[in-house]
Amino acid sequence: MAKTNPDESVPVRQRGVTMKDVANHAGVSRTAVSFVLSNRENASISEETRTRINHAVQELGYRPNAGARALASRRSDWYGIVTEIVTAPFAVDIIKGAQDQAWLDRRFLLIAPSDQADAVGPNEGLEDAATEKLLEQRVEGLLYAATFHRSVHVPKSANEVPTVLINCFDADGKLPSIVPDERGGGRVAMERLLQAGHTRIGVINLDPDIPAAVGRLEGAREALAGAGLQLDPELVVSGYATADGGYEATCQILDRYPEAGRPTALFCLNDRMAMGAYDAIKERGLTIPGDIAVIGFDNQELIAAYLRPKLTTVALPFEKMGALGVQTLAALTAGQPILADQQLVDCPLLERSSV
Amino acid sequence: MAKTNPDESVPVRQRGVTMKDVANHAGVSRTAVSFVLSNRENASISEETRTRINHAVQELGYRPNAGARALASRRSDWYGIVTEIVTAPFAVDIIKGAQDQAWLDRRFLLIAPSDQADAVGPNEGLEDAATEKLLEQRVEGLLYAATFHRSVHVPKSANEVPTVLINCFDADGKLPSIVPDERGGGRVAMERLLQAGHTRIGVINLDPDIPAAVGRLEGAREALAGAGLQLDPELVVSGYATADGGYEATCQILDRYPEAGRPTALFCLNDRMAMGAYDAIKERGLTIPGDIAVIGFDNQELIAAYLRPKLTTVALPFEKMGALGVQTLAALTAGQPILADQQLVDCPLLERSSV
DNA sequence: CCCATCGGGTAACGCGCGTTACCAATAGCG
DNA sequence: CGCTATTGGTAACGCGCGTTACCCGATGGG
Repeated sequence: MAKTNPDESVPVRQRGVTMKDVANHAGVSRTAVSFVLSNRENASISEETRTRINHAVQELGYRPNAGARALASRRSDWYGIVTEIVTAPFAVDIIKGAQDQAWLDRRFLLIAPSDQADAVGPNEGLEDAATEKLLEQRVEGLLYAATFHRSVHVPKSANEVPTVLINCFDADGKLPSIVPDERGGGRVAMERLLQAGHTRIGVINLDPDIPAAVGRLEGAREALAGAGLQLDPELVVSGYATADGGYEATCQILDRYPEAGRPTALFCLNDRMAMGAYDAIKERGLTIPGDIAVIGFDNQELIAAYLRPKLTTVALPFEKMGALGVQTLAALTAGQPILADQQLVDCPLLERSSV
Repeated sequence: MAKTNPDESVPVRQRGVTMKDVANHAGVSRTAVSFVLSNRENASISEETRTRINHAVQELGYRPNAGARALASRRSDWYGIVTEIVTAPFAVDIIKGAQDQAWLDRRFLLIAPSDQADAVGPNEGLEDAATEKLLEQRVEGLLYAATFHRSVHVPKSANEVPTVLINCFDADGKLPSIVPDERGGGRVAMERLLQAGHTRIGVINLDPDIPAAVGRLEGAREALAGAGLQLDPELVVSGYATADGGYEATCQILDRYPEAGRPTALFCLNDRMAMGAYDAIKERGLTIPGDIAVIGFDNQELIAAYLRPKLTTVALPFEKMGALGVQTLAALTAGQPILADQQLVDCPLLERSSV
């Protein structure tokens, strides 16, 4: 014996208009409403009742319940992204790119932090917790975004849904990833300096072991080789990836040579170091780009666009990588093949005034 | 007549272990599992079956379905935030603060952009769409975050759930909001300069009409008044809120006076302008803070922490505002009273090396 | 010995919706 | 005229779970 629903006598609810309400108001069955709202091709609903239903939807201000829809249809419209928001000056751009693309696809991006302060134990555990939480939400795909280009391990549970790595790559080499074309970026930067007529070019290097440094330098060498030149090891100085590091490295290079042998251009492997380089150059009474041209890397807007003169630099395509990550995920969840396991994204040259 | 469920004969599913599976595996009813998992006080379950159930959960790798749970319990664990991610250099910090706080509360933050590129028509319509989408997800509360302190209109539908404004305030004055204490920040900045012995202080002002400028200047006046001084209108110069604007405004002030009458300190109403001020000062062969002390506002990390010398500035507490927004929302959704309609958040002084 | 209580647990309903099976009334066809 | 399609729609099931009402056996008190 079915219990009587006490709500049955109150057809119009205060909050939360449901499909049933719409059906009653339009004098049709709930199924008809469902068919109209999900306007399926093979549904046989007369044009007249269709408009009657649509009117009812309008009048009642019906709003579908995404959760219930997900439950019934077993599809969720959600992707999850695990990232270190905290320590990320620009992980944010990845999120933005992914978010925007997801929004275009009428999907939501659930963000889970992998660097939460209340975490106990090593960071690994935290990523696990974040991943777990996202899977509880039944996300259809996962994105892992790193704040700098590197190799990572992802939690095992990530295997349960399609997963794409952004700005990092799988240490085990199994998952598809989206990374910047560091080498292409290094090449284009160096080519720009060559094109401006420079032949004696200093390089302010990062930690030589990280993928960014390796790729960018390789690209620089390629460009030089294309011009029949090669990189003078003496002109490559490494330092901390900060303004101070760049300042000191630049001082080293500038003070080592008499005016004649001094490089006429500097390729700084990131913008923060370029910022320090500016100071070192200006302190010595030299002008940019007159005496020394400077080119950076990363395009950290707040630095590059506000330095004086504005810094010519190579952009890291964070937004694009985020968007491409979502697109790749969409392809994977749709069962389509993806182009490549590792997709390189162009690092475009941004002309400003320092070359 | 009930249809037979074809899955019934296949108790162990590939994907998606449900409570029913756990119940079967533990030899109890699904209700018992539910009771144990939501460990309610008044449930009468023996310690033994409780552990048996927990074991089954472990063994099967059961993961609750958040969507179904939300549907059944009519509570959603989600807040929504509407913001302009695109144009936001630091809206991101608001998101981070809110995100972290939400995560601590075991809730998710759904982010909807209010500045999507594909939008047709005015921005208003876009915020509506974003809000609508969030309400479809049955968020329990809404946050609206602006990229700079200002007055806003929120979509009508926001009234359906608790709503809090961050870094902006309701033009109609009805919704609670979280904003920076601009006046307190202006006061603390000026007090710092006074404490360092300066009495002739220049002000590089923003557009004088925006809330930030009004509040900060007011605070500056208060500080001066506290020292028996008052603001010399001639030393207040407005400019565009950019490095170039700051450069030009600073040039004006510096070149207007002979060395004697020149201000010995500058209060720049934002860091970008301070960046330009640095250039103007250095160009004239003056040192910071030796000849001229500089204090900024906003604490844009990439600028303030990397300028040489590092910029002493007043921080805009974006993260804190984001967190407080979520806390306020939590109070509202729990039906608790909130402290005030408009909550001011401290803007703390960050000592670096430019004063 | 009978009834009330209590610990330990279960059956059943409903959340809002997608979806499949089915049904009534017409239209088409030979 | 009888038989099948077709049109227009509905009843009913299940998604996975929270929750309420209820049930059964073991006590315990009078």
